[in-house]
Amino acid sequence: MISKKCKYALKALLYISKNSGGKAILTSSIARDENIPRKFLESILRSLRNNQILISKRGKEGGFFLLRDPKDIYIVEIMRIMDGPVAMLPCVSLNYYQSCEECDEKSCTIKGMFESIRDKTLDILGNTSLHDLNQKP
Amino acid sequence: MISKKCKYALKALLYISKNSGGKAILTSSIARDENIPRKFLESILRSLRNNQILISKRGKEGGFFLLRDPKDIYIVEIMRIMDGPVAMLPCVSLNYYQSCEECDEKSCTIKGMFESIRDKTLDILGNTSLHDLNQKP
DNA sequence: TTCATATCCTACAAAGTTAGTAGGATTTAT
DNA sequence: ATAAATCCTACTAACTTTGTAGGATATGAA
Repeated sequence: MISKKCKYALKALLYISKNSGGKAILTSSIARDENIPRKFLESILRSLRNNQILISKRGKEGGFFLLRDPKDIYIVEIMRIMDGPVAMLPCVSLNYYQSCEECDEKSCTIKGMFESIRDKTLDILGNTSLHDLNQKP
Repeated sequence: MISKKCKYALKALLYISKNSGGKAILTSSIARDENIPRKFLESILRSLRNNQILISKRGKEGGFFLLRDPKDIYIVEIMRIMDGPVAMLPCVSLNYYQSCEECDEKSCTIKGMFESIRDKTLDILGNTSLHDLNQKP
C-alpha cells in the first residue's frame, strides 16, 4: 500500500499539471478540489519542491509550478520521494538497498520472485508520466 | 514493503516444506536455523494454523506440518494472511477493497495504473508455490 | 508604506502499526 | 510423573502515519 501522503502528492501533481496554464496553482485550490487537508498538503508540496519536482512562488500571486514538463515526470520518482523504496524487500530495492541481517542473500529463495515483481512494477511506474495519466479518459 | 512477520512466515513455510519428511517441525528449529525470534515465530505459526496453512501437534514429539501439498500453497495466500492487501491502493484491492472516501473512483486517473501493477504482481504471487521456491538453485 | 495573501518553518500530537517479550496454561509421548 | 512441545493472553517500546497549531517570511498591489 502506498501512503496517503504519496497518493495526495500524485493527485496534487496531476492537478497542477492539468490546471497550470503558465499560472501558479494555490495549495488551497488543490486542497479544496482534491479533498486534501490543507496543512498536510502544504508540507507535501514543500517536500516536492525540495526534491526538484515543483517550484514555488511566495506572497500574493504566489503558488506552485512544475519544474519540468509533465512528460518528463515519472510516477516512480514521486513514489520514491514520498514513500521510499518501491521494492517489497529491502535487499531487492534498487534505490534503497539494505541487507537482510538475519538471512543469507546468496541462498535466499524468495529474493528472485521479489526481483521479478520489482521489475514489472518499475516497468510501469518508470514509464508512466504525469502527462500519461492526465490523458486518461 | 512486506512486513518482517510476512517474510518470517514465508521463510518458515519454506523451511517446513523442505525439511518435513512426514515428521513434525519444531518452532525452535526454525527459529534457530532461520534467525527468527522464537516467541514471535510462535505467533506467526499459530496464525498460519488458524488460516488452514499448517496443522500443529501439541506436546512431546509435536510440531508443525503443512496442511496441503507445497505445490498447492501459493505465495499470494500467505502474504494476504500476514499483511492483508497486495494492491497499492485500497480501491484497487481484490480481496480487501475499500473505497477512497476523498476521491471519485469514476474519474480517478491513477487507478488504472495501480490495477496494472496489481495484475502483474498477482500473476507472479498467484502462480508461485512453496514448491516452486524450494526448487530454486 | 501598508495590507492582503501566499508560502515557509518548527513543533507537536493522537492513533495505528510493527516487532517483538513475558509468563504461564495446556497437551502429549514416554 | 515428567519432559517437551504448542497454546494463549496481555503487554510494551519504538516507529510511522496522518495530520494540527501557530506563527514567520515574502511578495504584489493599493
